[in-house]
Amino acid sequence: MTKTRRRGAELEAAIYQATRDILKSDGLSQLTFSTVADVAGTSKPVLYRRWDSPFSLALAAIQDQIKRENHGRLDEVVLTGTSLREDLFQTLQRFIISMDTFGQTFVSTWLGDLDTNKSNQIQDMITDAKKIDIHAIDRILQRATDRGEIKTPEMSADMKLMPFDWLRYQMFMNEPINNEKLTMLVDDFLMPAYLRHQTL
Amino acid sequence: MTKTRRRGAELEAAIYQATRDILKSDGLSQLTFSTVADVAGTSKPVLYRRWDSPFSLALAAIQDQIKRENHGRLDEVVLTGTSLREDLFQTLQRFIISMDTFGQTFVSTWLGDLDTNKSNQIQDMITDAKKIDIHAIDRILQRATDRGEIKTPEMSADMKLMPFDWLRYQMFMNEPINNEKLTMLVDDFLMPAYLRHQTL
DNA sequence: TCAATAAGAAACTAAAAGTATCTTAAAATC
DNA sequence: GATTTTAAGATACTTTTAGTTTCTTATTGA
Repeated sequence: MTKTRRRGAELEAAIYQATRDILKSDGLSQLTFSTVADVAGTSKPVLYRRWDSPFSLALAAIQDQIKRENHGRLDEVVLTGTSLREDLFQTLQRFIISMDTFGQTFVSTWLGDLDTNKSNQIQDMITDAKKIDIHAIDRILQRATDRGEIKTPEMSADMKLMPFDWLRYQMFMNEPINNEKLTMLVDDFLMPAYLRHQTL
Repeated sequence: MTKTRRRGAELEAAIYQATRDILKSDGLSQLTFSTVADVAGTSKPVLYRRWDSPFSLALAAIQDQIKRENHGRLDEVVLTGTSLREDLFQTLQRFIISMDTFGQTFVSTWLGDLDTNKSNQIQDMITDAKKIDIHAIDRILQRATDRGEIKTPEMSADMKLMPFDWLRYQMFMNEPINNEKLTMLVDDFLMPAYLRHQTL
């Protein structure tokens, strides 16, 4: 170890990066304070002083990356489509890009201990993500309403969330999402469902 | 420990049950040979002799339960519907029941280390499950074709798999699947998509 | 410059994972 | 039934890992 010590934000960034590297290469089950300390070039007590478990550290590292690389919120994208279909395409393509940023590792970290419901923090993260997703679709539906494509933007949350749920599942399972697949999602499922919903 | 020793299948069943109990109550991260041995009333060397890791044991215990409680394969259910819609309902309701059998714990075990792709066994399990799902929809589509509801049972695998993907995602996220939700899936997404596909 | 803070090293403890040895119950064979 | 084989189980032991403590000292702020 060099005589130069890092402190504060610089140290924290190195720790978070080391954490994410280990998550990506070895998975959550191999994430220990010992390995993080080695990779980050710090010492175990430093980690124990700041986080109460490797899992807490993993979540914090993920949230750090969300903040850093989020390309802005999904529901704040400037929509440029001239139709419901185009808006859907734009938004979902953007969603796919933001998912790629994190990769599958982080989501399995996310789900890793969801079964035991021991983490309110995870629940909060999921709830927040759903709100953003719903809001992104709300904007699209409002534009489609304004254009006269549909009668009203009113729709159940489940219907709004379906594309994101399905796309996240593809990512969980390491299923590549190409343009053909996205086209199927939009043209075969979303457009008929969203347009049909308005005729009832 | 009593003087009576279990051997073979009886011992294995006790070990698998102990494993599943621990997975359910404590999650995969707390599954150790030590705790399994305690709960199953056996000794650690017995476990080390048969499985090379707690993870391998977890998978085997899950597969054991699949065999025991599968209520038969999804694609072998006797379909009694008189329409595409009814067949879809019957099959998906049955799918939901079979998912309930395992609960969310087992799925997070399933996904736990998927990111590292270190387990061909998991990949095989997923591939098998997809084949069964596709075949279940194939039967439904064939019946609908025979009834004249649609022109042909030809359809992409992604379209056939969509309901199962979405339902599995709901389960991953501990989202309850009530009848209203299933109705939305069938009536708003599946029926329009499957029927529309035939008009092209 | 001095004081406060926290990073880092290293030793230590506790717990858990894994291994080795031996006994003996249960099953198979003669 | 007696004997042999197999594998379950007990127990001790070794290794590894997780977590804690103590101390030094680099860095920052006053």
